[in-house]
Amino acid sequence: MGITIKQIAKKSGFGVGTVSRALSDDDVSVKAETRQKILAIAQKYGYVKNASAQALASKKSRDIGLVIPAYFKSPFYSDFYIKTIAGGIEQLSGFEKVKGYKLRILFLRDKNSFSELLQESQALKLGGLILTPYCRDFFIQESDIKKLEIPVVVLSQEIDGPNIRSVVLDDFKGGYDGTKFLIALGHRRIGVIRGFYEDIEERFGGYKQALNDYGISLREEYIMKGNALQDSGYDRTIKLLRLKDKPTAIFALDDEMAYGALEAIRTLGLRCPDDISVMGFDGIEISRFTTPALTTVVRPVEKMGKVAVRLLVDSDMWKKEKVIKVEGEVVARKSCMAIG
Amino acid sequence: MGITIKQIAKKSGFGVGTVSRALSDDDVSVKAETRQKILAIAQKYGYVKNASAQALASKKSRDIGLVIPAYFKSPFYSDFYIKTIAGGIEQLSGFEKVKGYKLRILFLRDKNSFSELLQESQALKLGGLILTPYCRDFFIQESDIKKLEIPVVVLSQEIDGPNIRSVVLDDFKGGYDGTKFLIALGHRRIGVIRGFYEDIEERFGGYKQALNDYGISLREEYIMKGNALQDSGYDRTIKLLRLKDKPTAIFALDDEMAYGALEAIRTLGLRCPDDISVMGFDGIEISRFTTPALTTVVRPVEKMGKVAVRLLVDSDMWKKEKVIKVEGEVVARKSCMAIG
DNA sequence: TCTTATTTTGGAAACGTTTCCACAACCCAA
DNA sequence: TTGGGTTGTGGAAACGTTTCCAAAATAAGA
Repeated sequence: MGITIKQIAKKSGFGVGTVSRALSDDDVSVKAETRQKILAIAQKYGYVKNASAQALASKKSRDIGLVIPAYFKSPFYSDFYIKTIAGGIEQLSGFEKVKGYKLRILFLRDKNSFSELLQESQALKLGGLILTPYCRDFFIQESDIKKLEIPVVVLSQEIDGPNIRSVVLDDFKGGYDGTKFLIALGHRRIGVIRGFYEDIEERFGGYKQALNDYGISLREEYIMKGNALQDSGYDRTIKLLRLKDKPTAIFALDDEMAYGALEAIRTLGLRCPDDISVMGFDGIEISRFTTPALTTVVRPVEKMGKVAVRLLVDSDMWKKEKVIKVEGEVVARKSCMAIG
Repeated sequence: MGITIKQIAKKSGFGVGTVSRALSDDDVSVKAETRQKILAIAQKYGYVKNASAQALASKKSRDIGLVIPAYFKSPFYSDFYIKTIAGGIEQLSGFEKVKGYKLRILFLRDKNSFSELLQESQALKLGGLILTPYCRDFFIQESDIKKLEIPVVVLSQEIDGPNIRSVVLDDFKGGYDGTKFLIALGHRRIGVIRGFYEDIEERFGGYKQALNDYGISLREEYIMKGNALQDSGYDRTIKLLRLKDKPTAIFALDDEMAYGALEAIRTLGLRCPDDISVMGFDGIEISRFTTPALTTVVRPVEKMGKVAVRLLVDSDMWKKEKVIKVEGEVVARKSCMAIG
C-alpha cells in the first residue's frame, strides 16, 4: 500500500539517491527547491519511511532501548519507571531533530540478562541505550556498562567512559533544600535518617551544610543510619522519638523510609505533623496518598527521561558534557508544619 | 562483528535458503540432521538474527505495539500499565513460540494520535497491536480500531472484528464475589456505588445476583450512582451514611471511589472497618497504602498482558476464541471486618 | 530395475533504504 | 573563454534476510 522511494523518484523525475537525501533532513547537499518538490510528492502520497529498510541499509536502527530492571513492578517504583518512559517518549515526539526515533523497552530479568541485552542490542542495531536507576549492581556491573559499544545514558549514577553519559539529580542541593525548608518552618531539632547508597551521602552533605549555614549545630544523636527500606525508617524513628530532647522534625533521605517514620509516629500515639514533622526524599507518587500526605524533595524523573533521550538523539548535546545534573524540588504537602 | 546467514552457509556447505529455513524453527522442510549441523555452527559463532533484514524481507516485523494513553502517568493507573507491560514481556520471554518477538511502547497523546498510530504501525510493519484500557473513547473510536489491518488485541473491552480479539475481566463474577465476601462477613445492609462505564453494569449485576442468592432483598436507597472518580465516592458515601438505617458495608465499584468512601468515613468521624466496611474494585497498587489498606477485587492485569501477547504470537490460540475472560480475585486487607 | 512421488536443497530475486563514486551543471575569477 | 572549484544529482552496490521455483536426492511402489 505505501509508496516507496523509488516510486517517488520516478514521479518526481529525480534519482533515488536524491530522493533519499531530500527525505533525510540532516542532509544539506540537496537544493532547497528540489527538496521542496520531493517533499510535496511524499506528502501527497502519504509516504512513510520503512524503518526496517532504513536500519538495514544504515546498519543502525533508530530505536533507543530503555532498560528496566525486573522489580519495576514494585508499587514504590512503578510510577518512577513509567515517568521515565513518559519523559522519553515526550522528548521523542517533541524535539524536531529526533524524527523517526522510537523507544523500546528492554527488560532485565536477572544477573544473566546482561548477555541477552547485548544480543538484543546487536540484533536490533540499537541507536542507544538508557539505563534506569537500580539496573546496576543488581543486574549489571559497572564494568559491563563500559563494555557496551553503543551510546549509553545512565540515570542517577555517574559512570565514566567514552560513549557513556550520565543524568543525575543534584542530591546535595536536594538535601540542602529539604533541610532549609524545615528550618524555615522554625525547626531547629531536625533528625535525619540516612540510607546506604552513595547518593545518600550527598543528600546528607546537603543536610549538614544547611544546618551549618543557619547556625544550627550538628547533633550526633539525631543522625540515624537506615537501609533505605520502610522498616528501617520505622525503627530509627522510634529511636529518635525516645530521645529525651527529641527532634521536632525528621528528614528521611528516601520516601520509603519516610513511610516507616509516619507509621512509627502513629504507633507511638503521636500525630504528624502536629507533634512532629516528616520530610521525605524522592517524590514517589504514592507519597500523596499517605496520611498525612508526605512533604518531600521530588526528583524530576520525567525530566531525566527527557534529557536522556535528548542526549542520544542530539549529537551537539552529546558532545557538550558527560554529566548532566538536574535539580529536585521540595513539594509541600501535609507532613510538615511550622512551629514556635 | 556478527556472523551472517551467508557465512554460515559457506561454513556448513549448505545454501543460504537451507540455512534460513533451518534457523526459523517453524519451518519443517529441513532434514533434522541438517538443522542440527547448522544450528551448531550458528551457536558456535554466536549468530544473532538481524531483525531489520528479517522484517524487510518478510514485510513484517516481530514487534508488538503496546498502546498506552497519554494520562498513563496518573498515580492511580501507572502501575496498571506497568503491569500490563510486565506481563507482556514475561510472556515474550517465557513462551517458546515467541522467539524473537519484542514489545514496543506506543503512546497515544491526543485525539489526533490515531493517524500517527496508523503511520507508525505501517513504518514499523508491526506484527500486532495491543490496546490497553481507556485508549478508546478518549483517543480512538471503536470504528477506528476496526479499520486497522493488523491483528489487534483489545484489553478490557469487547470489540468484534475479523482481526480483533478481546481480553476482559469477568466483571459480573467480580461483583458477585465481592458482594459474597461481604455477606460471608455477616453484612446484610450493603451499599453500592456504581460508576458509569459499561463494565460497571456487569459488576452491579453481580452484586444484585449475590444479594438475591443469599436471600437479601435489594434496597433502592443503598444504590448510588457515582462517576468513577474519587469525589463521587466521597459524596455518595456521605449520603449513604446519613440514611437512618445506614449500611454496614459499602461496595465501591472501583478503587478510586473507594478512596473517596474512606475519606468520607473519616470526615464523619467514623472508623473503617470498625463502624463500616469498605470494599473496592480494581486492585490498584496504592490501595495497599491507604489507611486502612483497602480490601478489593483485584483485576489480574499482569495476566491480561500475558494473554494479550500470547494471542498475537500463538496462531492456534488466536484461532480459538474471540473473547477471553479472566477472573478477578478478592484480596482481603484491612477495610472489611465481620459483624454480628 | 524403472517410474513416480516425496522430501530436501540451492540459489536468484526481492524487500526499501543508504551511501559511495562519478559525473553534470553551475559559478566565479583570471 | 578557459580553468578550477563548488554544488547537485544519478545510479549501482550493499545491507541480511525470506521466499519462490527449479532441481537434486531419496523413498516408495510396481
